[in-house]
Amino acid sequence: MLDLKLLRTDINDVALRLKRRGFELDVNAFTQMEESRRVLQQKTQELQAERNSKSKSIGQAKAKGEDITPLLQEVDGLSEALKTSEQALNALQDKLNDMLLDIPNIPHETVPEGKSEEDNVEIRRWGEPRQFEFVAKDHVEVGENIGQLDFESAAKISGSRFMILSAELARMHRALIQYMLNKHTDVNGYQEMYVPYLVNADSLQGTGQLPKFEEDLFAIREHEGTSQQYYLIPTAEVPLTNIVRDNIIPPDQMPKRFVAHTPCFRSEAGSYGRDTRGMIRQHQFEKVELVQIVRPTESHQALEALTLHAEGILQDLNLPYRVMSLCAGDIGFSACKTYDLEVWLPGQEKYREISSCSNFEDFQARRMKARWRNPESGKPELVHTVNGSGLAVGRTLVAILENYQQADGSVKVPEVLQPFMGGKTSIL
RNA sequence: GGAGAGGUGGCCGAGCGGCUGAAGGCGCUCCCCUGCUAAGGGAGUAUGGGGUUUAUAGCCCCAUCGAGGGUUCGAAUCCCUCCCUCUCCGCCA
Repeated sequence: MLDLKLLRTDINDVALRLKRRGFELDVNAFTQMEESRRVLQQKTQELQAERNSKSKSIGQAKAKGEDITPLLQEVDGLSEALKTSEQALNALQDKLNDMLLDIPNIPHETVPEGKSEEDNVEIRRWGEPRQFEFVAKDHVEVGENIGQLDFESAAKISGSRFMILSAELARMHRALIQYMLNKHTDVNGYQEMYVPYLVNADSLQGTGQLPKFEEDLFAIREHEGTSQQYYLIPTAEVPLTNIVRDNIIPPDQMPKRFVAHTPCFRSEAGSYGRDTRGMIRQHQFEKVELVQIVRPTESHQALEALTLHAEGILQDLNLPYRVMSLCAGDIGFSACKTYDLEVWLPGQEKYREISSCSNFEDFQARRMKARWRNPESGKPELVHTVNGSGLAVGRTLVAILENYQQADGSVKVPEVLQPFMGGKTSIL
């Protein structure tokens, strides 16, 4: 959510900066609503003040034993007018709030100009794609050839966009999770967290998935006799970031760095034709997520650091990748700036997204009322939130299958994973 | 699943229809006193919003006692719904 004050004072500039990401802010609608809100609020508060003072004098008169009938007559009708005014104000405020919740974050000035994926800018590249002495297969073929990747059974059990891993491949999947968690906790200074996979609507609104992107989520059916609606998390960002919702964090507890491994569930409603083959785009996948809650002055530095933490995993696995700075038209709704990490996939001869690292500045914090006490002012101020995948586990497994495949159909086990796989160096 | 007790400021805790945005205590900040430490005395200490102001400070006003409705001239206090916590019984990985 954007700062209401900023919208009030500088709406044209905000509109201009939002235009960079292709969002048309309805300046007139906003200005008009905001103006009538102001007028209505003043009127309502006047009525409230009148009611309060009249009620007080009724109380005082009553205490002295005086006749209160004339006072009651004075107050007659006031409560009716107040109710009408309050209802109108609430309705308008809700409308204004709905509009505010649908406005995306303002792209940072360092975010490149552009409309789509095509305009993203490569920042750096690491590793040389391997030269194959045979035609590289894609991960589906590699996995199915060793008999440890099964989409057919998964489709029978659940449907499309699910998979079953078995034997060494299932173990390697688990090894990746262990390796990532260990590295981020032991080396990079994150605190490991275990978090809920079902969350409420408030949490999703806090991080920005709701109200706008409900169709991307899996919702649990409502149970009788309760008003509680649960959603399956689309990313651990939701529970991890919402840990600090409605909190005022003491300065000595800043920054907070969280890491968690969770499954993620996405309906993939808008991507029917895309990546239907393989495990690139699944309804259910595992991810190790990094989240930092930082002082406002430190968030951009934190984004750089966090991106390097995610890159470190790719380097440890010796997987070639590049870092892309997403252009204004391609960054996510809540993000102010985003780096995508794209890993080289020999089967597709393409770089594909394996991690997305973003700085949200105070956009999520404002929705969540997540604040810290700034010792300089003594006042609670909004924190900044930063997060990124470190990494998407399924896609990492894809990258390993394709980059580590051998001519005989076997797959080498990356060195750093071998201790987690009983010393095994190759799977067949 | 059954029975009960609760949710109040940074924390503990009183209040159960008007003078309570909230007693008292702890913590914290500042000041005084004391050779240092300890102890003591005094003052202050929620958040959001509207108005005033060039702006801050200040001042005035409004809202907030788990959330949302209702009763009432007036609700932390009464009623309803929901959420959460705790205790006992049952069931269970």
